[in-house]
Amino acid sequence: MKLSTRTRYGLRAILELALNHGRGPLQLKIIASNQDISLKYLEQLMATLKSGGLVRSLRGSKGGYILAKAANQIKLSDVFSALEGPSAISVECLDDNGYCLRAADCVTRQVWVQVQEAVMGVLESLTLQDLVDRAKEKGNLDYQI
Amino acid sequence: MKLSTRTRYGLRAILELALNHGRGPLQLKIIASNQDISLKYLEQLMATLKSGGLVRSLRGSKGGYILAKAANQIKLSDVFSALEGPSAISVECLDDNGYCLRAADCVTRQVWVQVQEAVMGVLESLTLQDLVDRAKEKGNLDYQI
DNA sequence: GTAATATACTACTAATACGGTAGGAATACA
DNA sequence: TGTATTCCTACCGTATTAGTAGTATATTAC
Repeated sequence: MKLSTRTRYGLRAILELALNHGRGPLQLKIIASNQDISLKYLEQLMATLKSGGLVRSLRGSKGGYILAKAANQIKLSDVFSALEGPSAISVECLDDNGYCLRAADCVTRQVWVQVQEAVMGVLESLTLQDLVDRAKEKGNLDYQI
Repeated sequence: MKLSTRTRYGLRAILELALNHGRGPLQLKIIASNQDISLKYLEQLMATLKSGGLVRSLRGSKGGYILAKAANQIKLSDVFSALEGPSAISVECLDDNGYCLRAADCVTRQVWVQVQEAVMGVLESLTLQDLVDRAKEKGNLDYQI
């Protein structure tokens, strides 16, 4: 069960936007450089976050990306779902009722339900603002400098 | 973040052994047939569980597999680790200290730590015996019939 | 209106992991 | 000796991941 770099990079990128909040759009090349991610790859990740309604873009010179909502309105589960897909652990019988006839009685399925809920519980309990606060506590105020 | 069929099949297989406890060795062909898993693939999964010390094998005619310990001594985290690897979500900076210099201050890393702990928390709280009990409650006493 | 800058879109690609299949060797029982 | 079973190792096709590449389009600055 591997967490994709997609999701790890994506979270770091959107966190940069949150840290930059109020200073206008942030360009991907800045994020790419700070986070040491390929610009072209980052473009794709941000496109995903944009279509998920989490960020907004401004094209052209002096353009860039900003958060689409306040940082405390963006749960990590939203970021995760946009990047990783709706299901935290991707087990077919969890998402597709009717995939397995024995689902109702299946005790192993029940385990995966518990695992999935545990993961989502953590991610739903945290917002980008929580991460901003934690970063500030650590004096990690501004990646851009 | 996808849970592999390896782990899902493996858990179902070892649960069969737990349900069969006290009746002598259970052959893989029985499990393969009950669970609709390729025998050859199952052989590999069981080899993994065996090298993890969770099951024991008896070769030759009338051979098969049995649990290496009592069902209440086998935590699901043991099964999971044997099949899926030691790290629940496989994030390099979690396992390899020194992988990233900023690890100590990294707030996104901290998120993945929380997620990992949540997953392991669930799996460590359950043993095979718990699943046996649940299966019995559901009247799912014996897959072999 | 032109140049520079930035995102948008689409296609391609290399590497890896997943989910098996296959064949035969070794062991145990009858 | 024959049959049943695990054991071991190699192979293989497919899908996914993690990018790279090129061009189009929009916006600002001058």
